[in-house]
Amino acid sequence: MPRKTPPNRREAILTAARIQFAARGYAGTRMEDVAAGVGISKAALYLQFADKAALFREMVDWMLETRLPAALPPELESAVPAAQLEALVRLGAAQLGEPEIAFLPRLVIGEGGNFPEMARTYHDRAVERILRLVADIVARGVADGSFRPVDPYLAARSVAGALLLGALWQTVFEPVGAKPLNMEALAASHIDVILHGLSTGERM
Amino acid sequence: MPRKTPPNRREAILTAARIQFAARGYAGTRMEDVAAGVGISKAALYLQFADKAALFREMVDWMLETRLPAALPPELESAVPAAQLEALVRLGAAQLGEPEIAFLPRLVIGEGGNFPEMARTYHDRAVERILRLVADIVARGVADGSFRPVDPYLAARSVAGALLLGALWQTVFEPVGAKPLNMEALAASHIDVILHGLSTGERM
Amino acid sequence: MPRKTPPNRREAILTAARIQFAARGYAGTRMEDVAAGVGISKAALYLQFADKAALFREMVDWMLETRLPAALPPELESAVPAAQLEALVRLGAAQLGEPEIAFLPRLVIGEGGNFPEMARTYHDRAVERILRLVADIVARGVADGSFRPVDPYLAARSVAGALLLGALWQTVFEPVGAKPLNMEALAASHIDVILHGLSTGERM
Amino acid sequence: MPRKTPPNRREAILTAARIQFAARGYAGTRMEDVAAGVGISKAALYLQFADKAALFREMVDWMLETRLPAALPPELESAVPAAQLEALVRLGAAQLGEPEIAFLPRLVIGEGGNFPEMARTYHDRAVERILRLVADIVARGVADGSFRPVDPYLAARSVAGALLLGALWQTVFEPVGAKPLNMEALAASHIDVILHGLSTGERM
DNA sequence: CATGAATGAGACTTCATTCAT
DNA sequence: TATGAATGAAGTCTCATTCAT
Repeated sequence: MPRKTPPNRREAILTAARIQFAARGYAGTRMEDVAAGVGISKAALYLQFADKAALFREMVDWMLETRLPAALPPELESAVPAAQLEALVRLGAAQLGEPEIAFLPRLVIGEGGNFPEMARTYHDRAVERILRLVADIVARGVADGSFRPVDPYLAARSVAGALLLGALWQTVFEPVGAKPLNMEALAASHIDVILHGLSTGERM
Repeated sequence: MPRKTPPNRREAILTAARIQFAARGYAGTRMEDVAAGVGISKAALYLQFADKAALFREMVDWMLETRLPAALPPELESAVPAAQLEALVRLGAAQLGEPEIAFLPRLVIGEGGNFPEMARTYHDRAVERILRLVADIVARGVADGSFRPVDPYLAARSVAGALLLGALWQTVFEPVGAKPLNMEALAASHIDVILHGLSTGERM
Repeated sequence: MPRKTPPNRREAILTAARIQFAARGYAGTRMEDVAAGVGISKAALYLQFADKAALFREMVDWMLETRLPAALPPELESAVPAAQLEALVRLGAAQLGEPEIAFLPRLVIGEGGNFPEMARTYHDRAVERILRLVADIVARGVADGSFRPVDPYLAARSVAGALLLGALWQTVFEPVGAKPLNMEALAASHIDVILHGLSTGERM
Repeated sequence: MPRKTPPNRREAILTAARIQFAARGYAGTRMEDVAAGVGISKAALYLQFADKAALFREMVDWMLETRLPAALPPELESAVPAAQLEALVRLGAAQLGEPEIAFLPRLVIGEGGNFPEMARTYHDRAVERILRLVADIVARGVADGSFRPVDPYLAARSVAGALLLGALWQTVFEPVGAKPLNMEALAASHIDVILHGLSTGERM
C-alpha cells in the first residue's frame, strides 16, 4: 500500500533483525522471520540490504552508532577519578542491564568468528573505547596520587570484567534458570571492591 | 580402512568436533568437516553420536568432565583466604589462557540460546561452581577479619569477571587484530587490585 | 520461469504424485520424480505440501474427494433391488476398470500399514460406504421378498469381492503378463451368479 | 559360538524376514531389523542371501512352497462339485484367516510393482492355481448338470473374490479400527450365496 | 562362519536469493 | 517499489552392503 517506502523502513527492518538475531543467533534467524517481524515480504529486505550478512553487520553497526554514544558520558569531565569511575561503572551496569543492549556482547562473542570485520568493529568502537576511557581515568588517578601505581590498561579489565560477566549472566544463564542477578547491586559491590583496590587510602 | 575401531575413536571424534565447533560455531560446522578431521566417513560419526546436536552437547559435556576438574585445586585447603584467592586467580588465568579451554565460554555464550540444557549444565558445573568456590573463600576471609565485610557472592563476580574478559579477549578479539593480552600479567594486576580491594589492610 | 503460479499448480502436483506413487509406491517415489513430472523444482513442491508424507496423504484424499462421488450413483433410487444391484456392479466394474482409479485400492493395501490414518480414511469413505450401499440394497430385497434371507452385510462382500479381485488383477497381475481380464465380462458373469444366488426365484 | 551354521539358519532368517516384511513392507524393513529378529549380525544375512531383494523374493517363494500346498486338499477328489466348492471356500477362508498367511496377498499387491517376477510367481503359483482349481470344479458342475451354464473361469472370480476381500479386510482395515470380520461366517454366507447362484436347483 | 565397524550413495528438506508482475 | 512464487545449493541423516579380524 505505501507507495513511497516509509523513511523508517530501514530502521524497522533493523529493529526486527535485532530482535530475531538476539533471540536465535545469526544462523538460527531466517530472513523470513525478519520480514514477518516488519510485516513485509522477504524480497523487500533485499531492497534495503544486500544480503543476510549485510543485514546482520549493519544491524550491529547501527546499534553501536545509536546506542553506544549514550554510554559515554561527557558531563563528568571535571570530577575526581574515583567519582568518575564510580559513575562510569554505574552507567555501564545500567546500560548492560537492558536486554536491548545486553544481547550485543553475546552476539559479537558468538558470531565474531564468522564475522571478523564485525568483531573488529565492535572491538574498536565499543570494547577498546570503553577500556581506554577507564584506563584514562585510572591513569589520571595514578597521576594525582589518588590511585596506587597500577597498570591502567590492565586495571581497566578488572573494572570492566564484572560488568561483562553480569551482562552475559543475564542473557545467557538467567533464561535457563540461573538465579537472577541484580545489576545495580553488582555495580555497587563492584565499585566498593574496585575503588578500595585502586585507591591509595588517603582520599575516598 | 581401519580394522578394529581404535578404542579412542569417540575421543578422536570429540576432539575433531571441538576444533571445528570452536572454529566455526555450531551452525557453521558441517558433519563432513568433523569426519574429515578424524579421517573417517560422515556415516561413521553416526555410529557414535545420534546426531549433530548430540555430538555438540556431548563434546561440551566431555570438556566439562575432563578439563574442568583440574581447575579445582585441592592442595591449598589450608592456606589463608588471600593466598587461596591469588592461587585460584592465577590458576584460572592459566586455564583460560589455553585455547583448548578458552573456546568453551565463547561457545556456550554463543550457542546457549539454542542449547538451553547445555547452557544450564555449563552454568551448574562450571560457572556456578567457580563462583561458589570464590565466594566461599571470600566469606572465610570476611569471617576471619582479613577481608572487609563484602557480599561474597557479588564479590566473586568482581574476581571472576576479569578472567572471563581475558578469555573472550583472546578468542574473540585477538584473532581480528586486537592487541594480544598477556593472561599472566592480567592475573597479576587483577590479584593486586582485588586483594587490595578486599583486604582490611592489617595483613597482606 | 513461470510468472504467476497457475491456479491448478496444486492439482498438477497431485496428478504427478498420483502417477508416480501409483507406479513406484510410496518409498520408491522420489520427490524429484514428482517435481520433474510437473516440470518444477523440488523446492516448489514444499510450497504446497509440508513433506512427502503429506503429499501422499493429500493425494489419496484428493482422489477420494474428486473421484469417489462419481462412483456412488444416487439416481437408481426407485428401481427394484435386483436392478439396483446389477447397475451398481456394472458401475463399479467400469470405475475400477480405469487405471486412474484402480491403483487406489492397490496403494492403500500396500501402504496402509505405514499410513494408518489413510487406511482408516479410505475404509470410512470408500470401502465401508460401498459395502453399506450394497448391504442396504440387499436388505431391501430381503424385505420385499425378492431376495432370500441372507445377512446383507456379509452378502455385500460376496458382491464386492469379485470387483476388488478384478481391479487388483488388472493393476497387479496384468502388468506381469497375466491374461487380461475383461471387466465388463466379469461384471456380467458376476451379476448372473450373484443375482441367482440372492434371488428367491419368483422374479428375475 | 555355533561353529557350524545351524541347518535351520536359513529358515530362521526367512521367518524373521516374513515378520518384518509383513509388518513394515519392503522399504520399511531394515536388514538390521531382520538380523535382530534372528539374533545374528547383519553381515550374516549376506552369507545366506545375496541382497535384500533376494531375501524378500525368497521369503515369498518359501511361503508359497511351504504354506500353499496345504491349501489344495487331495481327499475330496470324488465329491460332488458343490461339496468340493464348499470345502474349498471353507478351507481358503481358514487359511486366509491366519495372519501368517493373510499378509502375503497384501505384500504381493503392495510390492508387486517393484518386484515383477515375484508378482508373476505369485500369480502362477497361487492365484492362477486356485482360480484354475475352482474353475475346474465349476466346469465339472456345469458338465454334470448340477451347475448352471456359466463361464467357469469368470465364475471362479466370484468365488475367490470374497475371500480375498476378507483377507485384506483383516490385514489392512482391522488394524486401523474396522469392525472385525469373522472369516468363518463370511465363508458360510458366501457359500450360501455362491452355491445358490451356481446351482441349477435340482440338487443341492 | 560370524561380526563389528565402516562407508558410499542417495533422499529429504531448508533457505538465501532472484525474478516477473 | 513490493511481492508471491520459484529455485539452486547445501547439509543432515539413513541404510544396504562390504571388509578385516
